[in-house]
Amino acid sequence: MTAASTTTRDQQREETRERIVAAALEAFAEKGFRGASTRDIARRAGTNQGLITYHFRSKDELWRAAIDRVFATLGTHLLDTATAGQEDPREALREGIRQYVRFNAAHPELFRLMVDEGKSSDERMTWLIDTHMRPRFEAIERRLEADGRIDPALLPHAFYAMVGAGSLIFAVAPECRRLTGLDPETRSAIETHAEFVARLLVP
Amino acid sequence: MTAASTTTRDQQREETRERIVAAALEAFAEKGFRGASTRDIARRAGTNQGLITYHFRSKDELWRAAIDRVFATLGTHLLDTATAGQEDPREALREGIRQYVRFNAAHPELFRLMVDEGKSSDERMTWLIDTHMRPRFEAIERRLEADGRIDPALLPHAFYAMVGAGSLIFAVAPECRRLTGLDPETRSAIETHAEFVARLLVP
DNA sequence: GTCTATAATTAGATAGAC
DNA sequence: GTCTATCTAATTATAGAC
Repeated sequence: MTAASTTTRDQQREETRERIVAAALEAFAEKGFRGASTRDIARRAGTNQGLITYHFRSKDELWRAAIDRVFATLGTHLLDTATAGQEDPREALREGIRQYVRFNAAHPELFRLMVDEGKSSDERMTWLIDTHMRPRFEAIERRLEADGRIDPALLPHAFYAMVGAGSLIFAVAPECRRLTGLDPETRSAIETHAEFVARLLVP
Repeated sequence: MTAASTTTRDQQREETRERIVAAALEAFAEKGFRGASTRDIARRAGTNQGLITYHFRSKDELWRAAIDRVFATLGTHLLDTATAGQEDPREALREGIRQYVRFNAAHPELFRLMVDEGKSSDERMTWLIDTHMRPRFEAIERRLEADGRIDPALLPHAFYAMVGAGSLIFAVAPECRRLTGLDPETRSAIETHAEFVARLLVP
């Protein structure tokens, strides 16, 4: 086996894994962990069910790969849009919130998965928190405590208020369209919501 | 068959249906529509699976009965706590929000079911909106438009911000406990959150 | 690395005993 | 009205051909 063919095979491996993970993210967010079937995921990825257990040992491990992926996307999104050198700390905070809202508009999966898992204390939930959520929560905690502008006891309330206010409308976009007539996925609706939530939390 | 025995049978019928609906609400909120099994629901209700299809034709119809139940509970809760004769309209609005938050603390199922259904445009979602959500949304709409204190174009944003901010922390209570150390189900946490969200939306 | 075939469970819905 | 037994279909995970 030549080096070239090895590379090609590795590339194909990664491409296939990537397709499956993307399809899994979509399916898990849409139907929940139990509701999504590996057959449906395979179909969405344009492959077969057997290949999923080849690349990922189990449905559980595939779910973890999907979560890893969405948090990696969140990380790069927030890094790319970080406002360095913003003078007004309140405006810097607002812009951080706006960017978080924009991310939720582009990736409603994150919130859906969070709600799907956060309600029961199983092993997936503890893994999700310990691996991905705690580091982010503590970063926010440190930032706000350094500012000294919020009572630390209120931080959990502010955190879940921000996440809920900034994500729900996109997570239930089909419902929002039918209920209110507003399509939250349009550019103007996203910007309006980002500004609304940013001003809500940092008046 | 005597009138007395008929009454007893009807009572038992209603009791059984009620037990099943309560168990279904619990299971659907915990695991989602697809994730919850009728066998599990029967077990929670202390009965068997066959009885579910006897009282409710299908899993779908059982789900509708569960939704009817939680919205009925919301209705009586908001009626019972309605603040008649509050002079300051802003304070009346705040108190309405506080009561909504308190309801979510006591019944996190409503939000979980909303998120579970709102993401896909299937028949259950349209039924949920048309039957239960639109009347409530329009009532809020009329109330706020009469006040004339909010731009009607912002109403959907304010609505979903309020629902998200006021519900999420209770809907993912196990997660909140592990992530932040705060137990959102304690009386003091509920009151803190109610006040936080009320002041957020009506400063 | 990819696919088909299949084993072992579990699902919702039905039939029939009591 | 309640329960057990069962049918059909779908699920995850595995085995083995290519």
